Amino acid sequence: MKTLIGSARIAPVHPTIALLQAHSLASVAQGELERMILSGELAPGAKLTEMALATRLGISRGPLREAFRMLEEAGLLRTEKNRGVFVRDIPIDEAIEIFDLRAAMEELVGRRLAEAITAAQLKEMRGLVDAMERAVKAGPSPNSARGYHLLNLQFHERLVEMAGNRKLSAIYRKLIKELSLFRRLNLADGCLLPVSAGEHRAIVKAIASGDPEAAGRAMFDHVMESKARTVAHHLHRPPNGDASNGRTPARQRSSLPAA
Amino acid sequence: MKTLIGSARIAPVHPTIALLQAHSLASVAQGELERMILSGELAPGAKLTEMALATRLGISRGPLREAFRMLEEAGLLRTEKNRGVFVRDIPIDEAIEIFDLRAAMEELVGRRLAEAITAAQLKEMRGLVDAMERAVKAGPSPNSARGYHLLNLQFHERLVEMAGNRKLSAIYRKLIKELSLFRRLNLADGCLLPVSAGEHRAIVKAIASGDPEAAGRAMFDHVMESKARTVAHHLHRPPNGDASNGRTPARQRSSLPAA
DNA sequence: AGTTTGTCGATTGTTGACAATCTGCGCCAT
DNA sequence: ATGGCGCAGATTGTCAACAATCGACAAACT
Repeated sequence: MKTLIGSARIAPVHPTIALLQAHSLASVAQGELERMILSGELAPGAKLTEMALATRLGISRGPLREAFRMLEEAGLLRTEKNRGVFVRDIPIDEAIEIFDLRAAMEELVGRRLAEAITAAQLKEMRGLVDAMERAVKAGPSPNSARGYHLLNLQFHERLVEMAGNRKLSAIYRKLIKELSLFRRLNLADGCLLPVSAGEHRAIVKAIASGDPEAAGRAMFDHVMESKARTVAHHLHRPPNGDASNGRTPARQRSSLPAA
Repeated sequence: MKTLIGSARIAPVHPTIALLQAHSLASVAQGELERMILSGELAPGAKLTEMALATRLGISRGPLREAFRMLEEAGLLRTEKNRGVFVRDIPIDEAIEIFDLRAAMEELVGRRLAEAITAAQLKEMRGLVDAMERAVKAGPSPNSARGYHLLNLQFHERLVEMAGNRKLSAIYRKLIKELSLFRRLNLADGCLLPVSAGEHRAIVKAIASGDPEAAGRAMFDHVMESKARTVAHHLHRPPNGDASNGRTPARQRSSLPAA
């Protein structure tokens, strides 16, 4: 075998080795924290105490702080100097902005897919739509609603990935994660699920028709309708029943990176 | 003056105080590193040695590592475990993806502005277009090319900001920063500047006309044309004359966050 | 001669300790 | 009673030292 000096690293043979050589404590802490946040184990507004979390994760504060900085840049955490880091709480107006952005991005996705989608991909998407319709027909139970929600996420994520723009996919996932911190999103009104499902079928149809503009518009409109439903659902219930964690942190600043 | 106990933090009185209470060492290191990277002082591919940089910035390795993690998440740095962090080098295909994304985002901007732009804002944008045309007429000198480049950045950034979507603005800025790490971008072909300038005027005209679709299409097309010009310019010159810094790091991995 | 292995210097990953700051509570003066 | 003051306790910000890993060179072996 030739000498490897200066050449790229080869794929490691043993999986355990691979894990060790790829993950630092900071990166696993990042992953674990992200999981805890997205699963709701750490609710929006909750304060993350360095020492407590570090002990719980079995690491020291250094790597944990590095993980904090990553998640902060990812928009999942918010840091107040000398006060601590908190799970971010997405306000309604920021959620709206994210929906608008998503709409533009998914419009691009629709255009691209109408031009380039394959038969196998179409089949996959039809399968997802069918599964969603089955979940809808299963009747308005909290269980099928959750199932629909997961299928919905997967439907959109797969479409975005199929567009073949990795940057777009990365930012899309980032936005979805942030959006999951918008509390009133998770349990959508059951009675509106059929509408959403119908829009999904229309999207697939438009993509299959090969008309870029129609497909783009179908996805754009769907996201905007989804936004409208979410906003309506938000306005319906009174403002909020405060966060989970004990003390209330200082009012959240606008927190979008400035320049 | 009223007491501040327990109340939200008021805007600090003394500017120096404000800086200290808002910035941690990690955040200033982040800002300074970002400045150095975007100014080209730290070229793409360059290796950043923790100890050397920490000494140079007058801080210790801890905060510097936190800054590294932020810039890594922001897409400006790339970390190889146990090997070091490097200024990222955007490959051509990623640059193309960013252009496509920008196109979709700026299309949204165009639509919004056509509906909501004010007279004052229109005046501001016409001023920028005028300045760019003056720079073009000043003839093809490296100096006016740089001036045009800066005005161009400002033109797009202002438009994006005027759309009033802070999330969109934040991501747009992030994309522009990453794009600036695509080496062959900075000095555009002088002979094509008039074309670009013309497109800018068309954009302002379309926005002023109040037609959302026309304005959106004008901005979309402009970004795509800009992409085409950049790609052409990239293919023109032979592949590359290697990075600035000494030793060549291992081949850059695709480096887009996976799932 | 070419390959492998042992060793060394350099750099990164991690930890624990120290200093600075904030929060909460009790106390005292008005 | 009310409101300012100051003192702990706790928590964060920072640093310096320790441990682990990597890259390269040199010696030994086939």
